[in-house]
Amino acid sequence: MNAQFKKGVLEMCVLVLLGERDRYGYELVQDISHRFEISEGSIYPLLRRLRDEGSVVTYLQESAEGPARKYYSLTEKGGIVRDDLVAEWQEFAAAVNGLVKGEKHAEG
Amino acid sequence: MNAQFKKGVLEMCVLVLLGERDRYGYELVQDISHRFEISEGSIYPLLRRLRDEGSVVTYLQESAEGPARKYYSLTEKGGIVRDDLVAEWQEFAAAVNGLVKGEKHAEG
DNA sequence: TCGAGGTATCTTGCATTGCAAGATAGTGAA
DNA sequence: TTCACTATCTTGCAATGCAAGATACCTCGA
Repeated sequence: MNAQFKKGVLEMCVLVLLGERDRYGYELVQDISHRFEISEGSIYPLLRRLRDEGSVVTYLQESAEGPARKYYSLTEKGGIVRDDLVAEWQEFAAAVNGLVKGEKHAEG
Repeated sequence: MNAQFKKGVLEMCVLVLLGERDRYGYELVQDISHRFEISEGSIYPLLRRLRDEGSVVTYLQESAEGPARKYYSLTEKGGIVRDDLVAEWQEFAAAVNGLVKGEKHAEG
């Protein structure tokens, strides 16, 4: 899988999933991996950045199956960022698909 | 427009457009700009890389409207790269759209 | 007891790529 | 001669995904 395609999109995917419900990092890795290949080395630094930017907040929760899990929860600000990214993504993806399919572009 | 979304996709777009017909760099900038924002500083280094990799070949052609144009022509190898990228893109975009729409994923 | 494997988090350094900014130069019109 | 449009190219930066490795908890089987 082309790693370049994921740039920026991974952030959007994480915010969308956290908008559904709180999740912990390892869980995000697995959930996203069901859709497309992703590595832990991408998720953890991203989650840290999202927290630093105020898009998510975290809390620890004990687990019987291993070490404590760090859950991530979407903030109001994170919801706005998510909505902006999703809108941009959909517009961009539509433009690219139009180009690939050889459609004449409307604007310009 | 989120610059990250374009990573990798720009290469695919250039190869698709060159698959339709030969184009020169400035023309590619304008054609793609009709779909989404793009800058010359992205296109020219990309075209050089594609030539170095053997995906395109170039030839000069005089112009009455300005300096000579450098036309780019897709090679057979470039066509294969294009097809691979398009297939990967479509699979990836479908996976992302499914995630954004909250659809249950089929595989896994 | 010891090791393996699954769970769970984190860091470092690298590779890739789009972009801003600037340089260069031909053409034609004001 | 000055401006705008056409046309190409380079340099250095910023952003982000990833490989690789470290740490540590838990359970199960040999």
